[in-house]
Amino acid sequence: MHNGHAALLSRSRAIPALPPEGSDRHVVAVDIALFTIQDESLKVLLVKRAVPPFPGWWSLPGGFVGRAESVDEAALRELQEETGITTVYLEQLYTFGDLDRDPRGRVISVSYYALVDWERFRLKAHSSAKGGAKPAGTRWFSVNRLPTVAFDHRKIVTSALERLRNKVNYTSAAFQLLPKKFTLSELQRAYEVILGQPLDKRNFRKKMLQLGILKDTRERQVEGRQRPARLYAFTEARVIKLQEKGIIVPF
Amino acid sequence: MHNGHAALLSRSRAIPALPPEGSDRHVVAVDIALFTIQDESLKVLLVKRAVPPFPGWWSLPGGFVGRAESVDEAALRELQEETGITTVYLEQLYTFGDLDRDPRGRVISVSYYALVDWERFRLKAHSSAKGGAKPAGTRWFSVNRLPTVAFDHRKIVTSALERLRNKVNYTSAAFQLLPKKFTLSELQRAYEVILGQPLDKRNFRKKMLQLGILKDTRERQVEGRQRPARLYAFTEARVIKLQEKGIIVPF
DNA sequence: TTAATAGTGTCTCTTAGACACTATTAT
DNA sequence: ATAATAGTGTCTAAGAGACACTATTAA
Repeated sequence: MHNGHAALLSRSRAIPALPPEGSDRHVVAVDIALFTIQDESLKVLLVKRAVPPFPGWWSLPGGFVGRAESVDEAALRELQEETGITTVYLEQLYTFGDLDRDPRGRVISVSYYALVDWERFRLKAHSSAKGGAKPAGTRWFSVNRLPTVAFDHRKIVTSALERLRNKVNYTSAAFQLLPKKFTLSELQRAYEVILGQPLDKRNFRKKMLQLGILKDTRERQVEGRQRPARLYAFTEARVIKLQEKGIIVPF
Repeated sequence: MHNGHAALLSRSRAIPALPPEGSDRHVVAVDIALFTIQDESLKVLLVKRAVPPFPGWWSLPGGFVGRAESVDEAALRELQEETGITTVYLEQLYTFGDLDRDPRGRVISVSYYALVDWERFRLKAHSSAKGGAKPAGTRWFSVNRLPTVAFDHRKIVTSALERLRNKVNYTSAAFQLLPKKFTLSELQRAYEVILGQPLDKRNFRKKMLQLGILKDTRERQVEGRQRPARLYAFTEARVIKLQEKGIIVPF
């Protein structure tokens, strides 16, 4: 649509060029905080840097935005290259634009956070990760016990966590961290590790079932020598808004 | 702090250069949706484009990010150049990174929204706007009656509005649209034009006063031939969080 | 005195949150 | 039978929202 206008206008008047190479052009990077739930705790994926700056330090997966890709595409590409994962919930977080973020020079970073369920990750991860650019190592870290990380990536993780904690309160984002079928106990544990708080079992189940977004699959999950749990599925394909209560919400 | 590390590391190992000029570097712009309340309606400031692309069309104030300024600084600078305003509430919104946003070529746009009160704007505006780059015209448009705008600026305004509507529900952002001293009726009208809904007077006043964030200035505002209204002031210097109720908020 | 806005309380209903026991299965 | 987790209901208190009249001033 904009291209249509452009074509139209360019016939009558020349379109001025953008700032030329070498003047006000910038290196733009993407950095992604990928979360999952594993061993009853919320984890974020870090990669070990092989080259300076910060060689040997842990950092978020990410890289430079190329010339022929959108910023979102760059984020997906980097995630795919460094983890092999292709289908994730991905959401833009914030753009960090200070001058001294990177010791190499001025780099503007568009940060994202992403959610995967642990099972899906284990299946796909590394099966298609790029050989040549393979990082020295990738590891999940509990968000409560992060190592020292490179650049301002600590700030990005903090900001992603804050967003995630807000988001699970009024959207169905938490479901992105679970497999397609899950028990209510698993769902509750997901909320608990995200929020960092224990929740009341009866109140939790009451609220979740009231929302009408869960489908009883009629299947059971046998996990040990105890009563098997019902498996539920989320009814929506996408992350949806569950409510929007505020101080003043006359909608 | 990162500079400290950089200095340390550069002594032992060379820091690789960023992508060179002319390869994967990008033009980065800022676009700002500046809101105010005027004549009982929520307005956004648009500027008339003097040069292609989209000559004669309305667009959001904005421009390219320079080499020696942070992205936030660029947003403030553009706002100052095009409106003369220096002190506003400014918050980053979203980064639009698609390839075909601009007919001139690939431009990544970091969008912001800003809030000013009409009185402050009338005093400062244009008193210090840059002469040379002065746009053909700037005008306030009611958000309900926007003209056709250039680029994807419609999307930016929509996104800014959505953010503003959410934000006033759980923070004190709406106060940024009012002068230092205001009546409760003015505050209510601000919420009404932002939300696009009438609100109940008694419930509104009850809730606002309960929050404990308003100081009675003991002054009155005489406005016509009716009972003068109390003038209140907001007790906080900054925008604060008023509440954070969600589905599950055990904090 | 009148026009015009400021200012004020109560009641109902919904919802949040505290709280403890029974059910079902594998071993 | 026992260990281990699944699953279930009630009560209370707080808050949201509906609703209408009196107060005060300038003109």
